[in-house]
Amino acid sequence: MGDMTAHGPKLTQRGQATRERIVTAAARLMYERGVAGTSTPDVRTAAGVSSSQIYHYFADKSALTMAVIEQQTEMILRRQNTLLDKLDSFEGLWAWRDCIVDLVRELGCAGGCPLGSLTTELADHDPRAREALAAGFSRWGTAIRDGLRTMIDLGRLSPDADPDHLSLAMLAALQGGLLLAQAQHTTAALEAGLDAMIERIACHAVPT
Amino acid sequence: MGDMTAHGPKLTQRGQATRERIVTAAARLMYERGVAGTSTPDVRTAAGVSSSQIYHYFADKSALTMAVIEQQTEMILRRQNTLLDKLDSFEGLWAWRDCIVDLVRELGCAGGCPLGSLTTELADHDPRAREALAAGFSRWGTAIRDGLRTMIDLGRLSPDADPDHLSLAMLAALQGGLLLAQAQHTTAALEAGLDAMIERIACHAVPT
DNA sequence: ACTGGATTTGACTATCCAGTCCACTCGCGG
DNA sequence: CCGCGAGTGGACTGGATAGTCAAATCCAGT
Repeated sequence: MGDMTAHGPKLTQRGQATRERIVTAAARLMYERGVAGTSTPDVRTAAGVSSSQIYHYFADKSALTMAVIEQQTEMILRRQNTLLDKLDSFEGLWAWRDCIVDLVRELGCAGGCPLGSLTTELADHDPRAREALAAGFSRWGTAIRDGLRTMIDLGRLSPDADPDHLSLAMLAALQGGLLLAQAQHTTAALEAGLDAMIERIACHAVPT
Repeated sequence: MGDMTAHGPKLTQRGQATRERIVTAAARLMYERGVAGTSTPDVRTAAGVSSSQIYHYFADKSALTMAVIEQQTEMILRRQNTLLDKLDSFEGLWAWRDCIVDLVRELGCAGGCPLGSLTTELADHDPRAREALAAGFSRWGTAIRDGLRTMIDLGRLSPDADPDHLSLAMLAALQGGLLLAQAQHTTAALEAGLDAMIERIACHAVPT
């Protein structure tokens, strides 16, 4: 389900490339300035296409925004793929934590989570966008949950631990930490949140 | 420090009232539609004032936004004042948790945190707004931290517990939980995040 | 009552934006 | 090599937006 864009006419290779250039440019701008702060002329210039191109590939700005949501979701999951796969041990959890903290620090604590920004701006008045964002978070949470489940299967974590509950909590700490990093220009809250959550999981650890 | 608005000329009682009406209307609209999504005509209509009134009390939209940030910070801390004061026991922590979850549920999981929304929209490109938001979060975190400190003083919590660390973590879980509630239309993540964090604190509990 | 500053009004400008339209070019299938 | 649909360029529209201005009105202190 949810293949892309429901674009009636065929797309040639060149068309596909242009479409992607538009989405990528829009994603960057919307991430930096927000959706409302990104005008179609801005996107036009950044993508190096002319005005009507955008409306040739997307019904309206809302459709473009949906494409941006999908692209950002894929980007996040692809970027974290390596680490997310290794979330089946405490070393893996800590490595994941360190990687996120380092990344945020490198970016000067700015930007926050692409999905998070889009959520605050769109969730309340664009139901379709909200669903897409929820789906994105759901996939993210599932990746974490699967790691925890594996830890239980491998006997590293007590069966008392609830992977669904804990993965949601972890995602919450991560999102909140990113938000606070943006406001306070420190990774302190992000680190505290992730640390506390991993330590909480460690409460269920099976001593080796 | 940071008294308000640096408004040169004197404000009569009537002027003060009008100014407040503008800020309140702007705060509601910016909460519902975002800052960029709120136009001055919108504010004008909602506050029942004429166009130039806004610019009589505020230098520009950015100054109005700053006033909104301050008002929202006060509002949050005032609204949670009762509960925040009782954060010095586990009963208090759980009551606070339940109250937040109930509130979010009543609001249909919409809206998120007023400070959180403003943060994602403003933090990266408006340094003064970012500082004001950071100060707001700081006051909020301090309230939580003081509760935890009291718990240590009262011997309910082990001195090993780090109130600074834990209060930041709690704030992160709260903010992230609110964000995820907005996206997923469930309080599941909010509950999971707060629960996990309180349970994490409970690890340091001193048995009675 | 009167005066001066605070307050209010509504029209006005210059800019910008989402979305449309039409003429033009490109390149693939036949 | 030709026709046709996909792709592209750029001008254009109708509406909205931030911010200004000069004139009218209110009200507190005298």
